[in-house]
Amino acid sequence: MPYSNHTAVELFEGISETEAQRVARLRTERMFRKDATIFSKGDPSSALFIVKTGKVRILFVSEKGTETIVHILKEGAIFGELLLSEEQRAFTAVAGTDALVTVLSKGGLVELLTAIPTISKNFIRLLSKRLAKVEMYFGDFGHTWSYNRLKKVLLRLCEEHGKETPKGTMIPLRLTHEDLANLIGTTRETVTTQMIRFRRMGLVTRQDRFLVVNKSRLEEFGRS
Amino acid sequence: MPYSNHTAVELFEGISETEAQRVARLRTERMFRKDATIFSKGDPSSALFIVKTGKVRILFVSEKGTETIVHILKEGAIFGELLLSEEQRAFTAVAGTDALVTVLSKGGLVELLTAIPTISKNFIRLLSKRLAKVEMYFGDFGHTWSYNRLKKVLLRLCEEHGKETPKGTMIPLRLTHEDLANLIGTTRETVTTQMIRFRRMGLVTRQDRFLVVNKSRLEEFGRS
DNA sequence: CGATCTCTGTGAAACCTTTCACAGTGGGGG
DNA sequence: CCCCCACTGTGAAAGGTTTCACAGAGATCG
Repeated sequence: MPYSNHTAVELFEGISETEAQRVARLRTERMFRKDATIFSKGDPSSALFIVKTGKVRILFVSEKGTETIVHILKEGAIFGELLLSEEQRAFTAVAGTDALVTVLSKGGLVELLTAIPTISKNFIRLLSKRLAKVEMYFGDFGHTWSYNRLKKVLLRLCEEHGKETPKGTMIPLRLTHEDLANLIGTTRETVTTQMIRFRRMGLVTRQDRFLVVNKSRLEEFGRS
Repeated sequence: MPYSNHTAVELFEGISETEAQRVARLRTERMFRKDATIFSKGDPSSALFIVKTGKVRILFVSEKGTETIVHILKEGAIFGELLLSEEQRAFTAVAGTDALVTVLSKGGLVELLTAIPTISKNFIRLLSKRLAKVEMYFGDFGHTWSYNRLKKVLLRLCEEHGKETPKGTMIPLRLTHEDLANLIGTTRETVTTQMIRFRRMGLVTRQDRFLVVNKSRLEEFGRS
């Protein structure tokens, strides 16, 4: 069975049918239950993963145990992609929901990169994009109050996961205030306070258990 | 003239003499005076650069004009490497000292990547490493007071640029307090205050115009 | 060698965040 | 269905940061 269009991520864009079959032979699939650990900091880096369904969180755990959520990934996203440069995982990956994941062993990846130049090129583009994105977040992130960081994270989550609805952009993730705090590096209480403020100002609302963001008004917030 | 060992960066590791000659034909060199702009946010991404001598700063300028220093690069470092994924520069690169820079056009890079698999592989490893590093900084950076971020940046600068001396690790960069503030996302005054504290505690001293860090004591700082 | 410009040092007031403590709330599991 | 637990909401005190304002120290350049 060739690599179906549905999960065809950037990495395998533009390859031939034959090549796709080769890819298909090398990959396997694994299911993870919500909150299951996919890999932990310190594990040997032995495979690359692609999210097929569900959400996956990439965490960084500091020496003192504070957690920072570095990414929340959805279908199509690649992770554990640093295996060519690292011996051991520097991050932890956790299933944020039940998640189906495609696994490609290190050996398999190397084989594909060597045999199929298109994949090699795609991989470079993918890493470049990712790097640009992370550096941009990084650069855009200091210098401000928590509510500014909160604003930025919410807008970023809209970009990455948002679904447009009549009432605004819904973020289909079950995010607790603590999660948000771990995304922006502050405490749960601060997030609570600021979210209440955002809510009172009509920048965000709730729909079921999800956040709905009024993007344009949120973007406007803080421009004095 | 083959690519000399001295500037042989990761990207060209392990290539043959013939290949090196091909590389040499494609690259050129440019000199930039201190504070000269190498490229600006919004410029078309048309080339990749390698620092040959001197220091180069990669900046991110926010909408409101606040600057964040994302990297300070030294000899051997590659920058502007995102040209395969971006149309326009997302960052600004400025010569931090007089700097000699090797330039490789986008076309040249693509040619090399296609023709020389070793370079392609090296490029992937390089991007991976960079990505890992940035994500780690990012993950390790929130969640704390400015003095903790200052501590981390100083240690990181020691890693990247430090020269061991009898008195400690010297950071051979002319860093103003404002530079440090732009590295950790705070104000100049806060950096002044904290640096004075660090100095009083014997964690850092001055040597000529440079900082000298007592790494072990600085690392110990804040572990209560 | 001054004049000037940049960088560092300081302080006060306003503001924000953390920390600790505890009260409500709501959903999920037994 | 009810209890429990996780999550949200709130407040006070302590501490950190920003902002503004200004003084002094140091470098640089005619």
